[in-house]
Amino acid sequence: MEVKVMASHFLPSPTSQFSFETNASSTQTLSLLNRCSNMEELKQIHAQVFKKGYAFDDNTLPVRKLLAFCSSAPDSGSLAYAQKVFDGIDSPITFTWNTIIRGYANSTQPEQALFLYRRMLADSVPQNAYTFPFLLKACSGLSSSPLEETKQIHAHVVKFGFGFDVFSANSLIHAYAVSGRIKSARLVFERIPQRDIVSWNSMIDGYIKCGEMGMACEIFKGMTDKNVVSWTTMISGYVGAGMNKEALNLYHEMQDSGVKPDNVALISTISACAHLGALEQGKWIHTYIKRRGIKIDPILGSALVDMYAKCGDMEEAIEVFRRMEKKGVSAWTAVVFGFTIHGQGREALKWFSGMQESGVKPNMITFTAILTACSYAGMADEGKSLFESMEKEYNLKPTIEHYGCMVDLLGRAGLLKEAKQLIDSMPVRPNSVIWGALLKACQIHRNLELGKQIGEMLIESDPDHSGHCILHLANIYGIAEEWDKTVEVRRQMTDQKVCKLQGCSSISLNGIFHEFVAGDRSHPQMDKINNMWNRISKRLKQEGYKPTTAIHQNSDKLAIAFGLIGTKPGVTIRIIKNLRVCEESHTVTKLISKVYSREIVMRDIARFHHFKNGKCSCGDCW
DNA sequence: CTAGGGTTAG
Repeated sequence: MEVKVMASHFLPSPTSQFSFETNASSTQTLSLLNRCSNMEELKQIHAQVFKKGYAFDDNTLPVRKLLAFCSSAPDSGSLAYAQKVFDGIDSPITFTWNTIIRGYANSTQPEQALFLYRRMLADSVPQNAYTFPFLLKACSGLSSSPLEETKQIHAHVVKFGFGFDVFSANSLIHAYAVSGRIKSARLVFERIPQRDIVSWNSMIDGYIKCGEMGMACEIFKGMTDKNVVSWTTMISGYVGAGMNKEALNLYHEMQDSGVKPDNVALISTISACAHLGALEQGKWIHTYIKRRGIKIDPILGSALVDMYAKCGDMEEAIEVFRRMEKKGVSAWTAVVFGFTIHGQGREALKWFSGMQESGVKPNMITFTAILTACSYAGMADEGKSLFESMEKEYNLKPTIEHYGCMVDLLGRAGLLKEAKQLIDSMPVRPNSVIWGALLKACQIHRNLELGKQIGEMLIESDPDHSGHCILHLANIYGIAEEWDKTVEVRRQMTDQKVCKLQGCSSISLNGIFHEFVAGDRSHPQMDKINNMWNRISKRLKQEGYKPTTAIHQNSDKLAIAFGLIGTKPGVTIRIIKNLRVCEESHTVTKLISKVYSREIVMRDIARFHHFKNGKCSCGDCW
């Protein structure tokens, strides 16, 4: 019987009858399916499958292929399509159930996989060794309380005789780790009769996910055969823990051990370079990529763009971007953010428009980047209208980060009342970042009344306000010359163990990182550095500037003095800081750039400062 | 079938 079905009406009624024959043309259809790359084509092929009438025997390859294709496609539309195909099958066999369960496990609605499993059990369809890894992947993807589900599936793994299956065990390790039960994960690991490399790597990843870097190291060191995944898991673990130097060291160890990095390893390492501001090391890796002819995928490309931008080399960032074959939203965002941190708001806006002209839609992160750009560049009106456009034009609901950007933007522009109104009208509860931004604005614009009012409200209502926030309050009391209040707030900070992060300024010379911490004299050339600083000090005094005691304890001065010693005249000095640059250091650096005719590029925790001829690119607003 | 990925900003 020939069934004529339009592509858009693919769903067979349950009463339809179909021939179960497999014939030569099914092979043809199969090859079509293999080449098929989008849903439209797929629907057309599907319609043909219907016409030929051999689609609904679960044992035919075309229908399995069809289902597998729909289930593995990333969008939810094709998964819905797969569900309809699945529903049209009379009594699906285990393989078919696994396919649709896998589809949901990898989707945004993994709970559907578990519902399907319940139906599978009700229909008495037996599980096989593939069923449990998919189900456990679904458990790992659950947004809330994955633990209960994981435990239940674990019980089934044992009950149905897969307790010694290494694939199921490895998946259990992962699922328990994601649920925060690292001890359970370890127990599963210990009981595997024949552990494979995935077992070990999953265990390392599990410890990292649970914040136990030390245990991860221990497992890693205990491995005899490490593959690229073992190394990369550790490298990205270090990056996630902010231990970027360790990450970079491990990358080199990996290469020394003869394991070749792949794209994932390179991405994590490039990210470490970006955090460190390690331009030379980053360039090295880029050269390695070119020499080995490694394909720059969208993520690797974005990582490179981001690295060059964060290391201060925007020209190269754009060069990499231009050469990228497929420029996704991440690559565009990396460029926009690059201009943001270099204080080039206009340029950021230009690229933001350019991105949309080439048909790429901005996402939440792009908006954080562009709103921050407006904030840094003092473009309040542009920022406000972009913020309003988020929901109206782009259908993106602003998150607390975007509100944070806006409070910062309004605050910098001196629009304190508007900033306060925005906070009051926010649909989410303001966090310490939001209040911190407003307090900082009160401090900058000397609106002490509002600052004190908010600060006191915070202390009363929110006992765990962060130190970051309360520091501004202490400053505000200082400006208001209310010394006993200042002392009181500072004492509270000590009580809450809010300690300021130690300032560190680093400079890279010939591929070696030199780190300077205020008051630390451990650098081998410390005598020379101090001599240099004394000379600088004298020159500054001649220019009419009197360095205060604060600057004598500053880590920037050590790095700059060292940079002046170690580089030839005319060479730009590049410094990376782990904190915001303080006002005094900023003033002094401007002056040094003029007196010594040196460009100094300083990256603080938030952005770049380009010092040249006594001026800074941030326009003294940061 | 199971393990490792970048872009906000703090």
